[in-house]
Amino acid sequence: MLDIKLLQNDFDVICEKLRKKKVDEETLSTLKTISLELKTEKKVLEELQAEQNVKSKLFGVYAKEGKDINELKAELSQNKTKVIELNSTVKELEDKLSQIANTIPNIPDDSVPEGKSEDDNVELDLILTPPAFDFTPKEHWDLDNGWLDFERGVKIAKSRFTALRGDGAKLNRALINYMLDFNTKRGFSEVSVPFIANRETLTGTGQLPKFEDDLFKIEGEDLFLIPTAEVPVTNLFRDEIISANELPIKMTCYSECFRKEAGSAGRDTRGMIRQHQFSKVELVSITKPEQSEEVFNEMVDCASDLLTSLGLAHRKVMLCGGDLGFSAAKTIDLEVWFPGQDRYREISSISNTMDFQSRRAKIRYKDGKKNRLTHTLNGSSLAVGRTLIAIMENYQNEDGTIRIPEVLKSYM
RNA sequence: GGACAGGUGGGUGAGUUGGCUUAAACCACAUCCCUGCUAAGGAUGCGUAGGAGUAAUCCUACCGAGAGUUCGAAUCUCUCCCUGUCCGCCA
Repeated sequence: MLDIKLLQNDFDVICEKLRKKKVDEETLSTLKTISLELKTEKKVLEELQAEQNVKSKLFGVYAKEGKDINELKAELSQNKTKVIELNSTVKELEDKLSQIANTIPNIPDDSVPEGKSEDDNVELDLILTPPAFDFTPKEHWDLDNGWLDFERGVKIAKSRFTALRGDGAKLNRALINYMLDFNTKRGFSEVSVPFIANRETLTGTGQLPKFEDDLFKIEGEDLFLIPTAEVPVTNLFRDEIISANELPIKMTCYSECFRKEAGSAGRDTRGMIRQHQFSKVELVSITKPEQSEEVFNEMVDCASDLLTSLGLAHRKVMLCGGDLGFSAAKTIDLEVWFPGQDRYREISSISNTMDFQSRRAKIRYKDGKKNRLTHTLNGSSLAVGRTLIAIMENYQNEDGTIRIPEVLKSYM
């Protein structure tokens, strides 16, 4: 959530920065007005409550001493009416405030380039060169080796679900294990969490209330399938005050991810690029503010080195303001080379949300006597499904067979 | 799913005839003092959030969540959530 105090004190600066994320000034101005109104109303309310408390106590004393209490009682009743009235005003304002504030995205970091869409993202680095083929490499859905069973996946659920078979299924599992081991060696401790999360959890990381349409909801319950392990793993520390010497906390987690892909009808309908369910190994860190930049770079390196170890050519891309996700202040995507498609496609996305999620989820740490908000970071180690098909396309032979990358052989 | 018992600061745990409770006490933790060596003792501080003030400090809210009764609720009423135990079911 946006820091309301910042909005009150540096309105113009915040407006300017949020322009990158297409938040109009009017909304922010409304928010500021409400917040200031709330502040003054609350003050009056508190004064009334203080008066009420003092007099109520007096009432008790008078009653015990047998003094006349009728006048005092009348006064208290009258005051009480005012308190109730003002209280509901304050509550209304608070509701309105959080309603608006919850839908305002994070402020982009100063290092984020201007831009409207992914076309304006900035390439930072190219790692490894795409493999050369002496035949025309196929797209993964044309590699008919029995690994990917699209028809039966659809039969079980619906479109955008795929079944894996034989070595395809095995490779998927091998990749998960390999990634977790790789990340653990880099200092990320493994966690395993529920794949279903409640409303509070999803609100903490920013998926709710704005993006409910993108989530699979459990019928009859206020529960959702997680769209990424970022959600449960970050929320592990929701409503907690962490002692400073425990930070940074660096975690890695395998999960299945479930996304409705609302609004992407017609995109990537073939193959396994865009699925309603996919495996992913995630990195999540919770840090002191001054640590987050360093940990962010560690996470980017971790994912990039993982791709390198698999021999997959990729590039690092800095997302522009327009392409930045709701909670992110800064994001670097890793895009892997797909020879069949003859282009780079996103396979990992690492974000620093600064204190945005921490403020929503109330994740704090003790800094001496004071409690401060932590920074939270998340990023795909790699999306497993996309890694699988990237390996298929990059390691294909002319006869349609697929070589297994060296580092994975012991996992197969 | 059924029955019963519960949810109180980091932990244990009092407080439930509504009002000197300012949420006790103990443990843990922090700082200091005394002592002096695989230790022990003492003092002080020690929940969260918001607000006022240069500051000491003060005010407000919060005892699972929400609503209600009342001048006044941790305490009484209702709804919901969660936990424990037993039963049923089950990988």
